[in-house]
Amino acid sequence: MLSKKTQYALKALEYLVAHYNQGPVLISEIAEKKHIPLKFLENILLELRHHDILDSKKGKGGGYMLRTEPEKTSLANVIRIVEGPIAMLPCVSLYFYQPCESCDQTQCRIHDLFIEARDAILNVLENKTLADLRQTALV
Amino acid sequence: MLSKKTQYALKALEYLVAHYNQGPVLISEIAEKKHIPLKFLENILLELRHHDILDSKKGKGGGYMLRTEPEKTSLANVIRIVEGPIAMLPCVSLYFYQPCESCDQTQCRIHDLFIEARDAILNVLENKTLADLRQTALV
DNA sequence: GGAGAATTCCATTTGCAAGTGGTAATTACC
DNA sequence: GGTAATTACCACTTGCAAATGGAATTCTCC
Ligand code: SF4
Ligand code: SF4
Repeated sequence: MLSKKTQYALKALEYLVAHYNQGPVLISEIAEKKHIPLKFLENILLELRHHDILDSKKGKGGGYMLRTEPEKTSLANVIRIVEGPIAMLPCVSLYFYQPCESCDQTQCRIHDLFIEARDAILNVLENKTLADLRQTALV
Repeated sequence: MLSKKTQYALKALEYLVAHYNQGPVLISEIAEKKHIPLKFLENILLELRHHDILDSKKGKGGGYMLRTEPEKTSLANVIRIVEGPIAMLPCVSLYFYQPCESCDQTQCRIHDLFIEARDAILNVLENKTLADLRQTALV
């Protein structure tokens, strides 16, 4: 399971995508509409800003907005920033690789199985972007 | 990422598969060979026994063993017991479904995306069993 | 039936994610 | 320049997973 933090991040981004190019959005507005604890959401959005996913503006009329077009940011990218590894095991992670002590990879079947699982997940998450979070128009 | 607990469980099961039909295996032996904290491993193996994955024998000559043939137990099954949900979101879990408050699934794109991710993962984990953890013979 | 070997069970500590609170810094507007 | 609105930052609390400690139970073997 993704951490709560990541789930909140995704929801917030969904909201920001829906309001893309409509000016800054208040943290409090996102928090209320998406039922996210306000102060926790502050931390999350700030982290996304530091990683250039979001941009912000202080003071009256300020708020948060996407930094680039939604198509430019993959879900995998977002999850790696907020959650960390996407792989289910440390030793099959592409960006956070870490073997367990005294690893003999040639004798470890677990490794191979979770490489498969990782590739299956990445095949989905690398190919979806924030644009895929945009809500379809009402009929 | 899978929790440490689940990672330990998988490693322990790998060891038990390798010694399938060779009589009971000591917890302490598994802990030492697989570098797992002894007391923590106790809890994990006990939980697996309560869920009929493992069997145990007390006293001298006792220990843990698989309850059935390795082919009978899928990795998905093991993970659900030790870790809980396999899906990345509560609302796309088959066995642990839980929506967030005020869910409007028709308007939520996140949901659909993670259904895809879930199916990709399950396609791997449901079709692998403990038998796939058996080490290939040395050449 | 007693001694030793092993699992089982329960209670506690530790460490980190989740969540909260308060203050500083920045900006817009009059 | 003063005031209100907003993000930014820092420090703390809470809750749960991870890990540990110790005593109870069951079994084997002599
Ligand atoms: S022993 Fe197996 S699971 Fe551990 S790091 Fe090596 S390959 Fe990965
Ligand atoms: S709002 Fe979306 S993410 Fe939340 S429970 Fe409903 S479908 Fe799932």
